[in-house]
Amino acid sequence: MLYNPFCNIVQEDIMSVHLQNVSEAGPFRSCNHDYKVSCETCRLSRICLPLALNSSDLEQLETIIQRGRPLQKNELLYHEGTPFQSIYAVRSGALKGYRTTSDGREQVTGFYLPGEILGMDGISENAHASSARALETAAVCAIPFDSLEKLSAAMPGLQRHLFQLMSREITEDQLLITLLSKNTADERVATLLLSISRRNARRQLSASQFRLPMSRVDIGNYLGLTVETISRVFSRLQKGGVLRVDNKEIEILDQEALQLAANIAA
Amino acid sequence: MLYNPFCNIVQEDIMSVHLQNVSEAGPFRSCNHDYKVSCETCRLSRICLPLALNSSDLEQLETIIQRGRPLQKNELLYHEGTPFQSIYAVRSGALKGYRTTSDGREQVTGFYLPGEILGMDGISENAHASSARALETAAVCAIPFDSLEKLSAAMPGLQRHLFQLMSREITEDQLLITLLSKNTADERVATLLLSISRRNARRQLSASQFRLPMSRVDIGNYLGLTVETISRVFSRLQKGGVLRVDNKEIEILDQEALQLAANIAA
DNA sequence: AGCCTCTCTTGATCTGCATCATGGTACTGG
DNA sequence: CCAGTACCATGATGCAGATCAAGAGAGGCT
Repeated sequence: MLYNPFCNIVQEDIMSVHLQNVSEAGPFRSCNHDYKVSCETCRLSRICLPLALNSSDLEQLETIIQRGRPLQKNELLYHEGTPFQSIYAVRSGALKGYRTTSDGREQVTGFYLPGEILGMDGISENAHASSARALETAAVCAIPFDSLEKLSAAMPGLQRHLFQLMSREITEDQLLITLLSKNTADERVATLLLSISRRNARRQLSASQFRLPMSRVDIGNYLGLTVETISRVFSRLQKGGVLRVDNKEIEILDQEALQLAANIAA
Repeated sequence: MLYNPFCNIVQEDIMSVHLQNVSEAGPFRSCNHDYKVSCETCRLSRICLPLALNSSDLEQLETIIQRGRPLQKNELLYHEGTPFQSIYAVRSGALKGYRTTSDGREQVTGFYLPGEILGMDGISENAHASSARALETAAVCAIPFDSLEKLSAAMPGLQRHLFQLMSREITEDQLLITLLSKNTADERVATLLLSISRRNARRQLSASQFRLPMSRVDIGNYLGLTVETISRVFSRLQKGGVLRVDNKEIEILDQEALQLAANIAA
């Protein structure tokens, strides 16, 4: 049964829509149910969209943000072709972004952790160019883009911040391009681990001990490698005393060696 | 001798600045010399920044755009770390964007043809994250970003267009990521040729016959392959009757076969 | 013209990662 | 609690493209 995660009451009218149309059956129809979180009390506000806003501006932003029930593991947030309406901020959990190639394979283009923004690829064509799927139970805030646009025309700080967010996405994609084009399997994996470590640290979590939210398949897909190679690299790094790997649980034992293994590519 | 390409008069004060600081010695200091081009008469206006503007808005945009003498082949427009001031529109010629890895190698991240915009990666950190270099003699319009920001707060169409431009850059980078991660050498080369062909067609040039502005080295670098491989792929496609290759001069003999070779990946 | 340098082509060999194959381990649903 | 199904690890083998090597054009400078 389909229902709207932004309201945990089953909505009758959804039952009749075409199942494949995520935009109509999907998670982000506006509804009045409130999940009792606000940007002001959210401990991610320092690194998330509100970052650059004073409290009166924040109040305005608050009025347009939609919050809903968490997405379940493997649940789709949007997919390629979904009419573009909102960008999304991760409140908890993790998601992957990916696009499907013409021959049906999947290319993971990014992982999104709490405090990070996704969905901006949909702006240019008014439809999402990629898909986003929850890697684990994940709470997400939807920010309707037309409202955000109007708001940002009036709030220079917000406008600037949005430009910066998109610009950052571009530079990060370029780093990934470089990684894929120039680095060995070991360097790619090490770079990803360091990236996740850094992003954890940014939200006051341990930089040296964490649980990977994604599978080896997703890691391999993201890094342009096969699962087997990912497994081997993990084993190698573990044997070398750089990591302790227990399934998805990672401990970085030798930060410096890992940095070296990454070849400081990023 | 250093001089400002946006004014073909040598500027005294430039002589004293530090040579490595592109932002001060660089090509885009404002000056009053006019190269007698306007967006209104520019035949690229249909595909360039003015795309979404009415004529009164265009007039306003016109007032902030800086035009200068063409860049020579191999001349640098900006490089990594250059304080971010403007984004740029290509008026003629071609440029490559690239970033330098920690070990000094170069990763080409894109080619920019007439009517295309570059430099948006600088917004997030207020400094360019990549470099841009002319592949041949190239004329470029500089659009100071702070002026553009102010203008776009007042002109919703312009703001939207900027968001769209950046979003397009993101989706294009994601396509390149997919290409690098999933496709064979033949597919990558074929995809690039089709991309250039399409972009030529957009500006009313032949889609089947054109001159590549970039070297084999740059192509290989961009596609994550070696020069030798690029050469071999060109030879192979020529032997197969798909292309006629004469150095940088390309003729697409069998569009359909090329599309097939690209595996419709993009 | 003639020299030099840079770019491109083609061949021979090598190698990092893919692919194939197999077994182990950990969730998940009945 | 057990069966079924992901997910993960590790070994054996193959191959696309890198690397090494050598020459051929093409363009720029005196």
